Amino acid sequence: MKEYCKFESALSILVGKWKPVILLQLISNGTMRFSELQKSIPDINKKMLTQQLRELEYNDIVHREVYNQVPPKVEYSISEYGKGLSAVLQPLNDWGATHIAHMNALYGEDRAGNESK
Amino acid sequence: MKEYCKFESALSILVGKWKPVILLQLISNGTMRFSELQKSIPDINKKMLTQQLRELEYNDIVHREVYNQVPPKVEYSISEYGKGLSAVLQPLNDWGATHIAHMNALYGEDRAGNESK
DNA sequence: CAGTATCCAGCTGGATACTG
DNA sequence: CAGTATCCAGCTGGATACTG
Repeated sequence: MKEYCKFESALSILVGKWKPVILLQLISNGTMRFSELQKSIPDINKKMLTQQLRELEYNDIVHREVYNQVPPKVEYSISEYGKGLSAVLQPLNDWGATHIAHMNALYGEDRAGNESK
Repeated sequence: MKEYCKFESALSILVGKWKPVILLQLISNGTMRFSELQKSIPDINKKMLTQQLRELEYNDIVHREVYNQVPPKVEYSISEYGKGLSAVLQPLNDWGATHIAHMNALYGEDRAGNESK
């Protein structure tokens, strides 16, 4: 196993256009229903939300709880194992803030964020 | 500025098929010439190597030193600022190793790495 | 409510040939 | 040696319509 394989393994969890936002939502709000997640991320559509959640579930980061009732109810939350990832994400998030500032200092406010999210 | 913007900012540095490998090479070997990098990453081609290095340079992670001579000589290294990122990468790398083991435990050795790097 | 199916545009990466 | 230019295949994300 090559060294960078570990990086890839960790990165593969985070890569995907909506995964960071989804993770952030679940980390700060705890358990959320599918529709709550959708409301909290206005620009996402059902297909993408489902897809990204399934990938996070496959990697055991997110837990999916299905209530067998009509109308259906499905709740998502960070799994026990997934909480280990949250800890790793914190320094990354902090560094991200630093980096935005650094880019602003180098290139100016306008060009740094690229899309001003 | 939304919260996940920080994540995106940090992730954008790492995303790109060859960036983790390039970073790892420069971190462990220090200063390297373009051709040395190319030799150390057999499957990469010049276009990709150039492109990824330019992006890392734009983000001030990698320093590019051009020696004005014939034949040309260009050396790459992690910038002072970039060293701050290396520290953040370490926990990510460690977690990556954990995650590979976790996936192996869940799904078995064969399906975990997907391509056995 | 919580999805799935289909189809398509745009971006990313790669093969190949050329250059100061 | 250290690149640039061109062109194209495949993957990722998104719009839209349908469903148990």
